[in-house]
Amino acid sequence: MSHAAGNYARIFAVVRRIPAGSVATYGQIARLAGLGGHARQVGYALAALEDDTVPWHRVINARGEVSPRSDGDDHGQPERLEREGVVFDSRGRVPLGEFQWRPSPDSE
DNA sequence: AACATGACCATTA
DNA sequence: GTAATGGCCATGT
Repeated sequence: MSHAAGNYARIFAVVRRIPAGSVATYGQIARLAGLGGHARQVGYALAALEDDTVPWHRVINARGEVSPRSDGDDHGQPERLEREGVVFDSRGRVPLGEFQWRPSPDSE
């Protein structure tokens, strides 16, 4: 482990933990990955992502909507989420209060 | 090294 | 509810 780019692995590891049917926000991922406050880096890491084993489509912004990307293409993110049970409202946003991922309450 | 851009977030008005 | 501001960091030119 080591160093550089290590942050990316951390972010991917957390994203992989998101269960199907749930969504997580960039800030939430950053916080869980130990990068609290660096939400931007999470988005940047996912942008450079090329691994299909990472459910990047389950990561959305704090507004509950799919963030518009520079490519202008959502890569079918909303479609994938609906396919897993996630629902969008009339405004095209997901009710975080219902679908936001809740980390395993290990020590609870 | 400096500058500009980017799948962001929280606070304040 | 919307609008504007500051912050924080990686990458490419």
